[in-house]
Amino acid sequence: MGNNALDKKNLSDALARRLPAYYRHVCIMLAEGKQTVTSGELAKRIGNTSAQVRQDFFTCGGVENYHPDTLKNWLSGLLGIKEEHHMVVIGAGNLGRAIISFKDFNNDGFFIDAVFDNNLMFDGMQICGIPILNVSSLDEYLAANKVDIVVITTPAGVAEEILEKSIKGGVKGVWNFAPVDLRSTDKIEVQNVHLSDSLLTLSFRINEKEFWKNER
Amino acid sequence: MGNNALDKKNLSDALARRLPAYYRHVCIMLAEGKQTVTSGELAKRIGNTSAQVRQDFFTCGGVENYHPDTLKNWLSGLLGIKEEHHMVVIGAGNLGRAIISFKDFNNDGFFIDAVFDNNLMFDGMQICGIPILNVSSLDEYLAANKVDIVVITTPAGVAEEILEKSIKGGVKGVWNFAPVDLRSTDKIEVQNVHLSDSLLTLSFRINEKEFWKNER
DNA sequence: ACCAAAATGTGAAAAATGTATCATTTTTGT
DNA sequence: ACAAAAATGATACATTTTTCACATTTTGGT
Repeated sequence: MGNNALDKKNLSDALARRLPAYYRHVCIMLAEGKQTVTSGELAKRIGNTSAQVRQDFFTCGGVENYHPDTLKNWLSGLLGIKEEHHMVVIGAGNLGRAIISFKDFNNDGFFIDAVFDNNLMFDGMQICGIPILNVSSLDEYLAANKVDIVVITTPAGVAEEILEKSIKGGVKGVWNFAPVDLRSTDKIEVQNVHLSDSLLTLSFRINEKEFWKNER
Repeated sequence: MGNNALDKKNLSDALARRLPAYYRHVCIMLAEGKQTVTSGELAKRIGNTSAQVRQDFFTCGGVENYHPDTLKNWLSGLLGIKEEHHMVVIGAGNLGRAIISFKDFNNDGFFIDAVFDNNLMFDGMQICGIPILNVSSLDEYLAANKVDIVVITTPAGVAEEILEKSIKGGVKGVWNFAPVDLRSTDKIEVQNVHLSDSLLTLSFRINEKEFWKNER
């Protein structure tokens, strides 16, 4: 056991969202010096049940033991973060800059190598030591450099075009912050992050709660 | 029909995430001058089936008709964005600044009134015309002003404390960007946005795909 | 080393979610 | 104005996801 992870195809989105949380909490517990991690403790921190943690691990092929190092290592393998990932950011606006200066994921082997913008004023400048290039050179750059993930922080209108260029450039994944629903294909994986949608979901839950408060 | 929305309690998370997307696309179609919206067209744009769109609308109580204005208005009611929402941002770092300058949600009636930080250097300064206050005055501010939503962009360590203050201050919702899993209670709604997790989910999907490519 | 207590792996039941169906209503074309 | 085509609302069905149950294994104390 613990070997044939990913044996089942197309693991559910819900599970794919829980895995990073497991990883995050295992890292925290490791940093806290915990000698062992139980499904119950993990569940409590994440806010679900121990049964679900075990079922998730089982679905993913099972893990040798529950020592934090083993778990972290196993989850790293699942999440594909045993090797470095190289990224470029498209769009040097506020969001792009925030992501560049957001160093949380460097620890997990994600590195941003370049930023692209269509504003000529930026040419030759840097953000946090990362060069800003003109977006007209993106194709060329992708052909010459290994880029695993493209981060889109452009306005909605050009997102699709960047996706096309990414596919042509052999990029494996797109982390999309533009407010359009880009779709994963067999050529490329897409993760859409819609901040406005997320705020509206919060608003919906607040509204739903108020509705019931006033109702009974 | 179209009246008793939210009749069923605890609508599913999946649905709660789709509603903002429906709203977004209806707004786009309205802007495009479309005279009518069909469940099929909406489905195509969002990437699901027309049956699901109809089912979702049915679950939410049904809508009078499919004219874009009617739909937009109906969805606005569900999402609770018929009145203005006032927000404060905690943390004046890169992420905080990005959110403040991110004006997308102003159109939907969300306004940021103040920013709080614990760095005394910021005192008296402004970001995009919004005053930066010291976080020590947060309690006082929440007592004196109507704040619907608190946006947390602090490090993980203080997030829980901000949540407590928010509850005491009568805030209805927390939009949390700190890498901790804050939980909704009957006092307050929480929407966690974990950027690192989202990137790891993307990495997982890429890895899963590569695994299958190499396997057969 | 033994027993008791706790935790895990796994298959099956239960619950939740999504899809298909179809009668009824609305729209479109002539 | 009428018939044909298309879309909707609501129910029934199928699938997916979560929870439960329990035999087996591991841990911890005496």
